[in-house]
Amino acid sequence: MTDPTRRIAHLDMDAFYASVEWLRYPQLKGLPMVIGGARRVEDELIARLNQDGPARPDGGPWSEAHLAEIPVAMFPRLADYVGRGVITTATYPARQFGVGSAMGLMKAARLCPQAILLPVDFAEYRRYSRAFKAVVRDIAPHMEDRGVDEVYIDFTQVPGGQREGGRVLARLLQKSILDATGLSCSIGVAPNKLIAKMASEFHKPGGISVVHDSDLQGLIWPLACRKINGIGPKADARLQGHGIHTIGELAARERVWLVAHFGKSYGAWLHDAAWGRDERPVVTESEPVSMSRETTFDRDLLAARDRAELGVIFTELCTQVAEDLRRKGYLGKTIGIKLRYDNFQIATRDQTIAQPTQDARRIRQVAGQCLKRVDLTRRLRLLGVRVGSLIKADAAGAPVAVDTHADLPLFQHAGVAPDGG
DNA sequence: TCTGGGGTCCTAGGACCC
DNA sequence: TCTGGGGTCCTAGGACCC
Repeated sequence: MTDPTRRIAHLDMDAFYASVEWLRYPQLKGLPMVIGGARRVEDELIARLNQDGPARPDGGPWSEAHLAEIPVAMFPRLADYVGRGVITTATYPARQFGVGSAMGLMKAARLCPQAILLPVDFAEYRRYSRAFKAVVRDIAPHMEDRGVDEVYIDFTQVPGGQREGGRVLARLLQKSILDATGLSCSIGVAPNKLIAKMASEFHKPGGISVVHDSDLQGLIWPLACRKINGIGPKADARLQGHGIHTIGELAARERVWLVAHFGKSYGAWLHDAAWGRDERPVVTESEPVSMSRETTFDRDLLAARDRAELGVIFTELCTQVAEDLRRKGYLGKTIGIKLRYDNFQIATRDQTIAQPTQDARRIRQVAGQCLKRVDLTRRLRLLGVRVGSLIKADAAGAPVAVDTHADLPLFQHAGVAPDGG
């Protein structure tokens, strides 16, 4: 029997990356803009302004303090971009030209060359992410982190969480986040995570949607199956192949039929999801399962021809993963590699070792063994290194200094991590 | 020059043990 | 000689999500 008072919220920041950029560069609001690629632009902009840009009104030099005054004409355009990057996000005026998330920047440049191109500034987005989550936790501590710009919150036991089905608390959260960060969000409140996630999209931006079990038929069933968190492009295509386009059409199928066509586990889940059933709790804490680093090369590489270059990249990836493990305080014993060939086919190999490690040289050694088990005669597009089967360093009895200031540069030490040896 | 990076979870087969 | 389970760990691939 499910708790009839259960109230779960999904909070989704509105156009998060673009909105954070608009806090720095309000002059870009309303313009076609794309965020992607990797270069910082502030320094370049300031240098160019001081060299041959317009003078500042007070006659002083341009600096970080004057970002909001930089003329729009000075910003880099999509047309100037060269490389393999993809669009992380595009503003609505840019989308009208047909550009959108995950599109290659080169292709986007053909569609909308005049769009302003800003690099992805994860450090800045993480700062705002921490800020809005701190506000949420302060008001409603039962919060589940779902990435940089969204969270689930269990309203059930929060004082006031039941008022107007959760709408009152949702309004308080929106106002508090806006006051603290200047950013807006949308919130869906429902009997469970599955419905709350869909509901948060109903009235974007700045919306609050309160959904009850009785709204299933009217509000949920008309939606496309793809709106369900967990039905991706592949499953959707298969459902469409069976003439199932909406959640209502999915709900109309017999459970046994879904199990027969989609497997015992996924088929049963599809049936539950279509009927709005979801008992998953809001999980406030979780341990990481793996850590990885990967990179797409500027051009395809061949092991035989580009050995030295690949070796440098490989070592760098191992060093970065080791550094991530050390900084966050974990050891791992399953070490693996990932390749993407020029045809986008992916190959992975991994190996489990007896003694968990966080040592870059040990990781490189084991990952190097893995590399010998894949086809290296083909053109390579991407190389990745992964460490899984993690345990906490303190649980492993290893002396460890956890540095929570993830964004600061850290000193490299020459010592060997205790990996048994 | 189409197609990034960092994750989680599931499946399925094989090894190995009882 | 042939025939069984169950359980766990390891490995490779794939779907999906942010």
